[in-house]
Amino acid sequence: MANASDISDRIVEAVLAKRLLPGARLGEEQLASLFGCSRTIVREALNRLAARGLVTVTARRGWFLVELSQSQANDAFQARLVLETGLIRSAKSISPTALAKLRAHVGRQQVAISGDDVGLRSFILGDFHVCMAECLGNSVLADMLKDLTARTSLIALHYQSAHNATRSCAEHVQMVDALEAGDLAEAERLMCAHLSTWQAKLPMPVEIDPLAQLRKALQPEKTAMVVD
Amino acid sequence: MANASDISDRIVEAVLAKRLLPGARLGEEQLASLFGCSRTIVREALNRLAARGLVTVTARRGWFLVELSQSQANDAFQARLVLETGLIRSAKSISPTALAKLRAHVGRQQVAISGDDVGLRSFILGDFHVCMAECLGNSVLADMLKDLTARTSLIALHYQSAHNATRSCAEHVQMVDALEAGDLAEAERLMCAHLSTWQAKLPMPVEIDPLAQLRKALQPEKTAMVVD
DNA sequence: CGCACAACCGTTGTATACATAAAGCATGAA
DNA sequence: TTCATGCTTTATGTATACAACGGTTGTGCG
Repeated sequence: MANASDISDRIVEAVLAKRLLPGARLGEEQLASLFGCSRTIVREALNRLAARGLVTVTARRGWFLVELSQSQANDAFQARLVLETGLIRSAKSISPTALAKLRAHVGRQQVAISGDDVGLRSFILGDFHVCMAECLGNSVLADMLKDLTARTSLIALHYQSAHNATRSCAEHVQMVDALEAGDLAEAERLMCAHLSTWQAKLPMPVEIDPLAQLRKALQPEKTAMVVD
Repeated sequence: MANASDISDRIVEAVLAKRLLPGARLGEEQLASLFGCSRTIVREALNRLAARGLVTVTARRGWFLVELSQSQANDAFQARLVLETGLIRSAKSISPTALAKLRAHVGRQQVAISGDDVGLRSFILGDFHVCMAECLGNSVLADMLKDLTARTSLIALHYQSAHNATRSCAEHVQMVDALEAGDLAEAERLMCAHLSTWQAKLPMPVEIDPLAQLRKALQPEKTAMVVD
């Protein structure tokens, strides 16, 4: 029997590990039976997640993981950029303890990349940013970033290859190096480049036309007309 | 009969207008009878506010508006600094419509300062920052800032004089001027100075004495002793 | 007079029953 | 065949009953 925090934590974990995708349905009754508690507890968890911008409820239809529009996805990445670079900029110093923690985290990332658990890999790579925020000492910004990483992980990026993971981790190492050298400006620059890489992968053209996707799919096939 | 959003909105409003102070008790039953609904709805509202960091619940004791420690207060102000300067920095341009909205808002601030409603004054001055965030176009950062302004307004600053309000508003005007001139760097600098002013007022003597409030309230009334 | 203990009271914690509305399905007529 | 209409199903929305725990207050003993 679980409490609301357990449930919401598990859902967030699943999101970060890409075991739950945007738009996934979260039925109250299903969760209740899954966690062995009543709908009351489930609703408490879902309400809290809703306040954090991770799920939405449509009346008498159900609870669903949010599906961010392109502009919302852009805003979310931009927000991460602002938060994480600001976090570094406003950091005064970084303790040896925190550095050790970051080094250990990077080690775990490398282990995860070697392994074949794609979910774990996604989770760990994302968690590095939260870990860094916590190490930089502002718990308020760290909490906000925690929600934001979950939200950005709800943006369906098309490819999450091992190559990208390796590159991400290498960039994480560079950041920790810069922090250790006390070069906060360099760390900030690296973070900016790191996040911009991801943001650049977002589908850029803003589709105003709601029929665009359908229209594109149903347009006459020129080749077919020629061939046939 | 109200729904959960109404209740939480009203609570946030009251916080922003300083009608509810840090540590204020929010009894489920009281709110339920006040809003003419059952505890279920009230709990939904309170749970959402808890996820946003505005209230806390201690088991079987009650719900209370958060009381931020000094370091938490510092973190919250630092977070605002990061968010609001980042918001300006990442803004590409500002539309004439948005500028008009900001100008109108400044006008309302001046009206509120002239009036004698201290709550309205606090509310409006704080709301300017949210309005600005919305005008700068990133809804994610704007939402985060909305919560953050509520949290920072839960920090009991000792003086909120008309003089400070006038100065704040003047600084708001300067910021809008800079935005209109397209000088985002200047706007960012002004915002940084503006927020730093408030933050500088923070490190007030930490009250270790838990009886301080009661002691102050119950101290003998000198005038009464003289008159009687 | 002081302290320990016990009963009470008030508050939140949780489950459950029932209300309600939307979506899907079947049925019927045009 | 197609569309409209009403029923059924299934989900969430809301209220309420009761449980459980902590603080407070009252009481009796040392």
